[in-house]
Amino acid sequence: MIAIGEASRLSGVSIETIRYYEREGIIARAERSASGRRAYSDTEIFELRFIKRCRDLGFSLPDAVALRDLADAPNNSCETVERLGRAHLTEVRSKLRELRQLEKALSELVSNCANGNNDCPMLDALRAS
Amino acid sequence: MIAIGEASRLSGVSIETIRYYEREGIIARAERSASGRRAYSDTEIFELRFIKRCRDLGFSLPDAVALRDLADAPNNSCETVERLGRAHLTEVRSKLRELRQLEKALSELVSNCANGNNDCPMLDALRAS
DNA sequence: ATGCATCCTGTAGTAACTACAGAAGCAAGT
DNA sequence: ACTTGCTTCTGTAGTTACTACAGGATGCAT
Repeated sequence: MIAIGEASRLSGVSIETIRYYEREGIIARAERSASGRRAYSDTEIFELRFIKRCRDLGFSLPDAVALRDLADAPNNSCETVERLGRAHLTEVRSKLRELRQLEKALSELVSNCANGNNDCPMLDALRAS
Repeated sequence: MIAIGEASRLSGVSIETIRYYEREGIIARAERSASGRRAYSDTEIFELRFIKRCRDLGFSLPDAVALRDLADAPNNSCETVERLGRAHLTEVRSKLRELRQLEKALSELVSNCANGNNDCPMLDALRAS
């Protein structure tokens, strides 16, 4: 059995976050030692890592939970997984488009600054009606 | 004088958000009518729009406030504005890099799904140690 | 016995809003 | 005058996914 600090190191999920997941019912309540300390099995470390990987890919916590449940389901759940993945990909691409436009607008604004004149082109742009 | 609903329409900032800005001291407390309703002048609409524009460019609220203060300052503040702009641009570009990687990883994962076989490549990838 | 690291629970804070509830005001039509 | 319906008011709580304590208990090595 593994204590929470080691579980954190093994899974990459911070101690506070592991406790938070337990509080919120994202993961099951961990076993406790005689003195009340949490104890984790390999399976639970695995689960934490799975959730971590989903989160790193930008899935929301509810999505991560859904994926974990699908991964645990005995039946074939590939279609649902694909649907979740594609939906998320759509979101990511839309965010990407936004961010690209933003980068363009900002870099234009800032590049105009490099002329050391008296008025500020960037402030003017922000002021513009 | 303009009521809050009209101010919202003119500035693109929602009513609740305008009240929130006032509560938080982002903008000055608006004048009140005899019956206690907020009343806005053109200048205040302008200010709301300025802040809205900053927010749309992804500046934080504190940054937006700083930019507004710089815009109101009589002295030439172009350098400070440029510094804020460049710092923000750096953040945006770093976020953009992250999101591009994410898009790549996700689209690879999802594209593997299109083979209609029995096991799920995406779940396998999420499971992978 | 003494440190020191680790752990516990419980609470509050983060960013920037958003969403009510419950009451009051305003404007138009009858 | 009265009703209907829209707008506004204050105040509070909820959102996402954590993070950061405070104050105290436990475990382990010296």
